[in-house]
Amino acid sequence: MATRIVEPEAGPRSKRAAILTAAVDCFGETGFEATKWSTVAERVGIGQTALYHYFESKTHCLLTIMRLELQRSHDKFTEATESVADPVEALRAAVRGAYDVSDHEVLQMRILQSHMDLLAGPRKSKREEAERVAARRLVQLVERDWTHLLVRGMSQGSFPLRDAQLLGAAVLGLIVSVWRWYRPSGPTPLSEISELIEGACVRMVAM
Amino acid sequence: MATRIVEPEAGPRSKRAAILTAAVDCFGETGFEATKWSTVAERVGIGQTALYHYFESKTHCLLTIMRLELQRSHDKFTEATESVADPVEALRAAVRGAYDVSDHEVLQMRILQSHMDLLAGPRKSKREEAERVAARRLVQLVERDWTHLLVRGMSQGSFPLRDAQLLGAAVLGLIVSVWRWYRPSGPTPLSEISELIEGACVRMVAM
DNA sequence: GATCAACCTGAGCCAAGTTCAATTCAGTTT
DNA sequence: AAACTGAATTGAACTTGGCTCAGGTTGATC
Repeated sequence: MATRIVEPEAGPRSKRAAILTAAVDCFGETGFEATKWSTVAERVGIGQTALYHYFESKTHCLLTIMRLELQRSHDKFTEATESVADPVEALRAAVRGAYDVSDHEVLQMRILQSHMDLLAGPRKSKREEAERVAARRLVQLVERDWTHLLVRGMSQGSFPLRDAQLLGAAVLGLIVSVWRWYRPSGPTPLSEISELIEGACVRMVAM
Repeated sequence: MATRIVEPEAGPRSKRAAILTAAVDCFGETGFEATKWSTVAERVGIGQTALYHYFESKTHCLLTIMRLELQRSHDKFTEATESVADPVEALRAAVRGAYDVSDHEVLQMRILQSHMDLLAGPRKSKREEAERVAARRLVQLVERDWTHLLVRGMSQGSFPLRDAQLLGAAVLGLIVSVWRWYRPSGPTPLSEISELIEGACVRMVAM
């Protein structure tokens, strides 16, 4: 149980990583449906059919990107909060961690948020379904991360008692909603967004 | 300017409304990409090509649904807040209004939220582009609705001074994030969600 | 230098959205 | 009632883009 997907061994001339990078760029900028699978191949410098050596389908590649990003989010939450005892400070650290991302990771978050619904229904093919299940598990882990933080704060008396499940979903929803509209090239720097959301979360939860 | 799209007048045997209803059901349950355009036709009881008498494309139909829902949201905000002087109460009323929806409207919100990114880039065909531009304008109106409410509250001293633009986006993001996961058949009634979010918004904005 | 697995390709298949020319239908005119 | 009109509908064919297949190339290893 709790099986983390084993990344396929990267042979020395494997283009898997290059494909993932190119796909994140394309899917992130142009959108998944709007980008032609062949464009990704072109950008990597291989024929479109070569893609199928690494991914079963365009969707399989998308699901892989989503799983990797979820894994990163989960790890980041753990890293940001593990050494912080005070719930309010842990919450602040978690929010700051959520916005401490590179431009490339911004794209990955955007892709992830835009296709969450894919994780709902089952997939036909084996490998797609494996990625979907792994991603779903990670979604639950991330939700649990936030909910647990709230539960901890409530039982410690730092936060007023409320439905932690629901409030956790709300906090998470608030945080990730930013990825729908934020653009690194836009007028508002991420640091400013991070600060405002951090404050908003604390008020939402701790008051 | 400020051109509201004129709905094509419905001849007595027009199936336009029936198509929109069927499409909302299909797109909302199954997802836009996953539903075959021909399935919508089937459900209405016409051949797939007949759809093109009413909509230029599957996407044109989607954009129309989105525009109509945005119009509804904007109207609802106005209706809910216009007679409420106190900013805190107006905020509460606006949130309650946002969740005062039928099951069918839940689907429409879900569709809208899942395809906001469509409004970003321009469309190739005339009628699609017209719907897109109209929808974009409505998005701005809705954003302005919420931002203005915050500005009003801030200048009246009901809310502490903060970046109203950013905070407005956050509030709106929090509210609509619910539509990604809420299901009428789910364990949590919408009334409960509405109350929790209402409180959260007030704390976010007024404290 | 033979072998084997990883890696890659051109040709072509297929599903789903779309176009188009032709037809039916309901109501209006003469 | 016959002729006409525009809205509504259709079957057949076209287009696009993801995907399959059968086979070819590369390079590490023995």
